[in-house]
Amino acid sequence: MSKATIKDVARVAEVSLKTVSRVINNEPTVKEATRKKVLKAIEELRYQPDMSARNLRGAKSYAIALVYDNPNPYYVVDVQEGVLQACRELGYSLQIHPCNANDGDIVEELAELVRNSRLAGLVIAPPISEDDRVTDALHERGIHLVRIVSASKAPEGASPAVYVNDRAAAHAVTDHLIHKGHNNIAFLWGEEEHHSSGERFAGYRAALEEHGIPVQDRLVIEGSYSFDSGFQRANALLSGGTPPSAIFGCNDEIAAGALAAAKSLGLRVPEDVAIAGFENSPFSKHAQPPLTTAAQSLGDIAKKAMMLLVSELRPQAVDEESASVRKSEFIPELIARASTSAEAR
Amino acid sequence: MSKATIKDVARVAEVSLKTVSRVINNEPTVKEATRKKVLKAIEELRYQPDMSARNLRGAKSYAIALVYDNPNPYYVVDVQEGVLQACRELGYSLQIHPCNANDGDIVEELAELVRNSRLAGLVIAPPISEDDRVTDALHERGIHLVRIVSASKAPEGASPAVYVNDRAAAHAVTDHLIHKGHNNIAFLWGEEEHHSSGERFAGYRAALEEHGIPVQDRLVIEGSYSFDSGFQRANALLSGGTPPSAIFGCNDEIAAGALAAAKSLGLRVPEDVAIAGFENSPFSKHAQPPLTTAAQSLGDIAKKAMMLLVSELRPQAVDEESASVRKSEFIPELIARASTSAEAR
DNA sequence: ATCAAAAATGACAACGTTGTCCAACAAAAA
DNA sequence: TTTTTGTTGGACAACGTTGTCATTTTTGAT
Repeated sequence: MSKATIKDVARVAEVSLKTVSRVINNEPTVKEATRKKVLKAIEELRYQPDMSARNLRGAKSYAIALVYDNPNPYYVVDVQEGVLQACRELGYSLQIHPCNANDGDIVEELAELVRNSRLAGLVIAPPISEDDRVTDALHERGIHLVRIVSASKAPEGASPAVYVNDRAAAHAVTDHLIHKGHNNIAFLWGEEEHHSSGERFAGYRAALEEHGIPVQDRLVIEGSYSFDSGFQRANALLSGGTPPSAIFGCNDEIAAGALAAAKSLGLRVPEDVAIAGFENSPFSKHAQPPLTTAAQSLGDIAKKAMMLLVSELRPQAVDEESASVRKSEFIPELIARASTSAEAR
Repeated sequence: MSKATIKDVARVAEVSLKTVSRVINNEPTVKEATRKKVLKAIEELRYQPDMSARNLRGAKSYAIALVYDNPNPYYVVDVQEGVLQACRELGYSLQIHPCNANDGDIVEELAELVRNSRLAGLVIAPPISEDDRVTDALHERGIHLVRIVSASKAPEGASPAVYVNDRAAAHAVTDHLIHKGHNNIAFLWGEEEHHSSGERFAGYRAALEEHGIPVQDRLVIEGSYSFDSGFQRANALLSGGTPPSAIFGCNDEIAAGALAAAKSLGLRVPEDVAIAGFENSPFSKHAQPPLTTAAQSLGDIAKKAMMLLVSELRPQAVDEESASVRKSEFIPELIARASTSAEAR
């Protein structure tokens, strides 16, 4: 049983090759009756267009790449699955492109990738998506792309973007801690070059200021998105003078590290110190006690990003309303768990 | 700057199109001088063959898919990166295919994938790779594939395979515990349908028997590869009568769960109970204390798998010795950490 | 009915590559 | 020298699809 081609469909539907092609590509100039006949034949033969041939012939292509330089496998596979699902629905093929942003000329690398693989466009994940030098340079070269970024308002820029409002979510997490009676809340940063860190800090600061609580520099500490970094910073804070009554880690790994530090100092969580994270990773669920965190549906975010890219590439392929949309917002949701369930002392 | 084609190379090298094609495909009937000229032109123009055109024209194709149904993102991304690297070196393109093995007819799904995407072959990861019904059915349909499986000796079967000797590694882990003076070692299974569980148990049993220690049924407990499953089983064991002095979890998540259970019961690790895991995932590094485990280099394993597949597909493309090899063994290495560092009471 | 304009359809070439087949050439044998 | 054999290079078609443009059919206004 070999693959059905347009030719077979044309024969069955009793029309020409070109007409079948038109139906497949949703071109408007096909009579309704003809379209029906063709669709029936396609259905019957279980025809699926050949990607190689399509990409080879047309100015258009039906392949995109997902570009990322992200150390978090949970993040990566979720984004992959979201984009992949959208690709299937829209008839695109997906090429994954893990890369090292600091390793050589990333712009050149991606431009070459697009040329050599005849890509229609790129979906770019953080942190690469947040480097305007990179995205602007790609845009200048006529490369279509969509960015997934952390931002509190619609990002400016020539290319469409899905922005994740980490600031609002961090605000909610901080509010939650404040309502539990905490006013001595430490904030542990992630890598500075990830926008998400800055955004989450901004949300933290805004929530404190809203409640008239001063931001104490000694409680705001830089570091990286890792367990060890969380452990060390929390250890220093908690074993020093006037320790905080709550710690907000910029992600769940940091928070898990902080939790381990608290435990190793014999402190009870949440009674002696409350701990909150961000991202709703398995670290947060498996911790003892489970960590309060904020959840983002990465699958949906990635899927939406792909949709935006396609509405840029082929406006006629998506419904009218979505055709002109070039940005979309997601706000992670607070998930309150046991690690913050006690009232502050 | 548009893409260089064979035509350009031919013009620069002053030969015909076909000659360039021959050089690219390593056909033997090209004079050395001519080959040099062509290679120089290719270099100069930074020519790379067009995948779409190649796949479209030839009986051969240069695309493969990585098939997996694995819940562990760390596992997945490591395998992806290994296969991807091999793909780049060998001039293949990679399509990822996460799927649900129990969801519909997986054989039909994969066969259709191969047909529709003109794939040259499949790299199949566990547990799908370990279901002979699936791999045999695919092989019968003439689909080339390579399996990554857990096995203690070269797996039989029509298709090539990389086998990971979990049994030997689990033997080493158990030996390590025995040498620390433990003779009351519990074993916590993972999912039964993963061969790795059975293999690891076999290694555990063999090591005990070798030292004349009887296997106690009450210490061997079924469950799943998850933190919660590890927690519950360890909790039951440790709070019951005659608790084990050591627990060997079938993977690091189980071990991390067991560690949490021990701590929640006020037991010290490793003084009161030793705990070992398997896989060297971040869970094992971040635990307090860090977990003894066994490390497998998934990247290397995946890369080797891809090599085997290609030597099956195009024997002439790889060097002679490797052309006939159809299997390869990896043995994970023991990594002793603090969670087993004390002598048994 | 008639004709122009518009809509729908079809014929053909082209995308970049490889497979088939044949021609040109050199080396070895007669 | 001529013939045979083996080696190397080239012309052409084909893969499945879409872009261009020509042709046919339908529509609408007279």
